[in-house]
Amino acid sequence: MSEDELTKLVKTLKALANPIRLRMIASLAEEPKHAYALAKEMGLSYPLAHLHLKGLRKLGLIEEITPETKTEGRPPSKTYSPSDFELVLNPSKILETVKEGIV
Amino acid sequence: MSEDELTKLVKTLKALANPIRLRMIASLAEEPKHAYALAKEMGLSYPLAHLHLKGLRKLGLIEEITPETKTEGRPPSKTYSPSDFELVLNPSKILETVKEGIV
DNA sequence: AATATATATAAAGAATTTCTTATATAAAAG
DNA sequence: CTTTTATATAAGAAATTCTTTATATATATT
Repeated sequence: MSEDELTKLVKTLKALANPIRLRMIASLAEEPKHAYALAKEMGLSYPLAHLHLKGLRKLGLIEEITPETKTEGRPPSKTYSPSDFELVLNPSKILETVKEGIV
Repeated sequence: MSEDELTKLVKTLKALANPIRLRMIASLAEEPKHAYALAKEMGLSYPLAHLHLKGLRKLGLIEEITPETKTEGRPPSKTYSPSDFELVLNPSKILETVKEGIV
């Protein structure tokens, strides 16, 4: 059930096509943090933040990092950071993606 | 009512986050054509094709071109071609976009 | 012990997007 | 003059996405 490139691209674009998710990536780019702190900072309910983060993580746009410097003595918390992704899109790239496999 | 960069980016990403619209751009990149021909080629109803094209045109992702070589003697028809856009997106760019205006 | 921090998920409702059907117009070809 | 090519839009249905509310669990601080 290997997914084609076009489907994958559409999923990635959908994940990015949302102001909350973009602001999440921006915030985590400034400083990695965990879901709860991010939710509070952004004025979102935790379940909503969790849902958006889940979507971003699923597509590999953010990842869990193991912070060497534990912020406090408090233990279980997943710290998120943006993945080092780069998306470049122009008409030729789109044509290539749509035509994949036919090669 | 000038729209901020983040809103504009989200709109562009939404416009691109759809398989039909991506295939449209790909098809027009291979060869510019008008809406009716594109709809037939892609197996879409004309109203649906028109709707998607309208969205792409509104965001400047495709444009009407005036073809020097009229395909046939048939006159009124808008020929579409992808605009020469390039979207580059990575965590830093997203951070910049989210932070616009604060500069 | 109670409160704040922290995670996770499901269910229901709200909002948005997508798609079809219908309608209208007009010119060229057969 | 009927069919094919061509454009444009509106209304409603269908599907998807987004958001809230509720529930459950567990540790740390006060």
